[in-house]
Amino acid sequence: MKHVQPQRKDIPTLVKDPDLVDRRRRQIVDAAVGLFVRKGFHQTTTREIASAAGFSIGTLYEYIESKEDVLYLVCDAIHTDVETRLRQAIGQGATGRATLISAIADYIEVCNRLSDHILLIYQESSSLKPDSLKYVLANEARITAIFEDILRQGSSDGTLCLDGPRTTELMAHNIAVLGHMWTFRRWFLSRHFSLAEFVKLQTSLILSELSA
Amino acid sequence: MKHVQPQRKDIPTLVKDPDLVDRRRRQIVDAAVGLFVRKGFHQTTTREIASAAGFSIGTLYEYIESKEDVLYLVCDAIHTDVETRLRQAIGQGATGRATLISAIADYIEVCNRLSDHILLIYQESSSLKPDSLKYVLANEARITAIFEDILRQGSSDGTLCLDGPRTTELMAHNIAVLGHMWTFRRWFLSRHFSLAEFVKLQTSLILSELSA
DNA sequence: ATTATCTATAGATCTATAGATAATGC
DNA sequence: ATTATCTATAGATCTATAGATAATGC
Repeated sequence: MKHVQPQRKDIPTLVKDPDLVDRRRRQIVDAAVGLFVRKGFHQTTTREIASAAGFSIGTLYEYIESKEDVLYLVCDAIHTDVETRLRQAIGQGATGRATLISAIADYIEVCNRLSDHILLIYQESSSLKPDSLKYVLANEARITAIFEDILRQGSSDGTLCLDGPRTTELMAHNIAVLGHMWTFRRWFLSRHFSLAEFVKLQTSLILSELSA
Repeated sequence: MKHVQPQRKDIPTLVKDPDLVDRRRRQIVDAAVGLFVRKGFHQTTTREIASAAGFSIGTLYEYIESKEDVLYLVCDAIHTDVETRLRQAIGQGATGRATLISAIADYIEVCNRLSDHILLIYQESSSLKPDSLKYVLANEARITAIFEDILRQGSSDGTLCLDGPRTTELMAHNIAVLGHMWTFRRWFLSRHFSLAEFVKLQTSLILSELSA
């Protein structure tokens, strides 16, 4: 299953030194994430972003072309962060089934830690231009594909029982959504379940879908 | 299970005739939903709302106190709409199991038809003041409770096999999220599944969680 | 007389850029 | 000389309201 991976979008800059561009953009992202989480994208001014990043509004615009570029950088950074942490956390279990069980726990754990960031993507990614949105959605697809791979592994080693490729695909999405659900229904779920309980119950529900 | 149902929030108005207030607010909501879906809450101006509703900016402010009030009215109307349609669609099946199966199909169908509206709630409800947000979340809880009731019914007539009250609660949320998932992952899901296939596969996954 | 609606605008922003200044390397 | 940064502001909005006007019912 080969996906044509959309390249990360290039944002024009007036600054020549590429290292400096990287460094400054990291500052911009770090500053903006916090502000966007607290106040939302539209309520945050470009001045605030610049000053939280430690430079002036004029300098900010040397590294981006528009405010929306900042949102794109932030969304991209968040997905990269989730994916990196998830790949680090997932050990190679003895069986596909074992890998799946630990992957679900790790993933929901990561989502829990980054829940503000995940909410941010749900809330603000629609403010991206269609062009940028495409890249952000591709990031999400890549995370989902991680679960698809694990499911396929379990299917081929016989420890997980799957109906076919369509079910596999759908279940990968269901699992990806589980982690998000913990963030956007937290107002309810966390009043009734601890994170550990949530993981345990959801895992056993998923596993019951994967028994012959 | 008694929930203390938060009252719908009262928005002050300068107009005396209550029928007129209702009528005008319906106009406001109808106009605003379309604009918010198309441009988002923050990109929509109060002038646009007023003019789409068919009156002037001055008149608009006779019926609301702030732009955020319009968002509250819109979110509340959407949830009311979803709940009404869902309750209409759900027939009383012979068994809890039969009711559940048709309820899932009906619910996802409703979500599909109102998907723009559901996305709107995901994206913009965070712009509500904490106070208004509470009411909107209570609406969501009420919809989830519909599924909880059906599951409990199936459990007591022996056609569905549930672990306990906690699993019941969690599964009701999972089902509620299924419908939303179809809206916020449509960019991916609809490329691979028809609505009918989605319903069929998800239903069979849910049922496999409910077998002894 | 009272209620509903409209016009006009105060007052407050906010994005993005132009032009001036400081820092760096030849 | 070139690159990076800053200050100051043009230009464009947008929300919410005050005060004027039109419509309604006694």
